[in-house]
Amino acid sequence: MKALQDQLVIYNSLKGQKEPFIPRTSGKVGMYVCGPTLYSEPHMGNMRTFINFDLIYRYLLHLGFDVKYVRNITDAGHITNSAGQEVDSIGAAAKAEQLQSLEVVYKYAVKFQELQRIYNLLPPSIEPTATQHIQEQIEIIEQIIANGYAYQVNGSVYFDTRRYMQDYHYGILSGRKVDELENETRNLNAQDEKRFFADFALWKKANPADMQIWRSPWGNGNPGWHIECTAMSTKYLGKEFDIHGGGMDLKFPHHEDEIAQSCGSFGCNPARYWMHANMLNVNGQKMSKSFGNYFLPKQILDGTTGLFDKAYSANVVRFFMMQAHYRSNLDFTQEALNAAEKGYSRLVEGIKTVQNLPASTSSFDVDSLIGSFYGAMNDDFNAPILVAQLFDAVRQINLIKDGKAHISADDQKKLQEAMEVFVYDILGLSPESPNTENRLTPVMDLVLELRQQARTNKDWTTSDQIRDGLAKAGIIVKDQKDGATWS
RNA sequence: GGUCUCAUGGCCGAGCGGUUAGGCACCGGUCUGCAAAACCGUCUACAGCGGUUCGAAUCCGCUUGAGACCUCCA
Repeated sequence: MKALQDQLVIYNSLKGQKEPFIPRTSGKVGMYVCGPTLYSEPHMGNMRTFINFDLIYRYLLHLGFDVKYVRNITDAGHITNSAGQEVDSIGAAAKAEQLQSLEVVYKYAVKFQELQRIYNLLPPSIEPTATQHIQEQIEIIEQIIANGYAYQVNGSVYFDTRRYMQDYHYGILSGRKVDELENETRNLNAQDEKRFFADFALWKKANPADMQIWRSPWGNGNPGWHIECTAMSTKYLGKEFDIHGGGMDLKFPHHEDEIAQSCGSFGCNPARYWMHANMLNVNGQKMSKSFGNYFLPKQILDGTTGLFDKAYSANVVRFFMMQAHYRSNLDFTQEALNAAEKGYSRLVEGIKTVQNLPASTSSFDVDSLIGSFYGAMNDDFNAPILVAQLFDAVRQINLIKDGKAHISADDQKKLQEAMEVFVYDILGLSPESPNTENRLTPVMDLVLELRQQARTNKDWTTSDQIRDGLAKAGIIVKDQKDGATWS
């Protein structure tokens, strides 16, 4: 596995190019991914990011890396809106639902856990929350102040971007140039406390209406939005670690500011590799709460999104996402989902078929095919290429079944194992369960047996009557060479 | 308004200078009492206009269109 580890190439947003992945400590990976803000149930677009990083996590594990995967939960809601005013999204949701802030967070944390199970996400090594790390955040802010990169005003603390720019490169990740930013920023009002428009809050003085307030050396208040990630990544992974991930929309300002905070306090960029997952689109536009074009992960399972006329399983949704690269936009459409549903079923059937192939001598290069699986994933986790290679394997498997190709017993075993590993362990899919009632099974066995008798007697009227009647009940009979099946 | 990204066959999507990616749909075939299902095969597209090159979807320029970020966002 070490040889395969050495072949892994990752696209580093910090450099804007693919680079060989060299962990700080050989064989070990520290990975931090920005998790959800739990003021509402995560929508499908949010889930795409987590599913993509789950894929990355799974593949790193498969390569034998000892991975420490930290994904935070934002449960302190202070953020700044366009007018420079503080908005407590969690507090607002709490008021709307007449709940206390942590009650809101807990409610959605439970839902998020459930979604992770449904969509087959491996649990991270740890999911720390912002409110449990207020002290750590305060300590880092103190360090930034001590280093001269922050100042306090009226019980609030701001990051001193101009001072920082004398020593470091603000914009190293996002490519933004602060001098240009100033003229381009649309709203320049309500920033009286800041010395400079690009300064951002590290600590905000409490507002009497706030539902969550903490003590600090600067008085009662709330941590700024960006500092929690710096505090938690540092605590669990150290001042420098390997991979920092998150959605593309967090690149600026959130991740840029994280880098500034780490440099401002510890003098180093926290992560060597920055990875950004792209957005999920609906009708060509980013799915988001504010656009209102979002739906919930459970709605697609229930068929209640209002966008599609049927339901899709979590496996199909996940497989659909695996057919697009994590750095690409992905359009959610019914036709594409239907394609994924059929394609996935074909893939799973192929894996079942490979288990019972006649042994012979191989008519194609199985090692090379399996090597292409690794080649795809080692190239910046290119799951769509992997899927294409898997379908190549399925085609070969079906040809063998039809006697048009051959495989040796050894190769059969290798191929079966590789396909199961890549589809189930790495892509994180699972065989679709028929999900039928146990009581129905013997009944259907009986019905199909009766129909088979009718067919044997060439009583097509009766046999078709049974088939059509079942179809009306939503049960499709499939006549196969060795008997009929139903679904 | 600024910065950046993207435009691939009916749909979704790989692709990073030279080989038909792949899935679905369509069409043809195998199988079948018929149908469905399943399987096999076919379908050679790269927004437009120029340029570089022996060779461009792939590099450069312009035009058109779409999106992201600049404000909470995965």
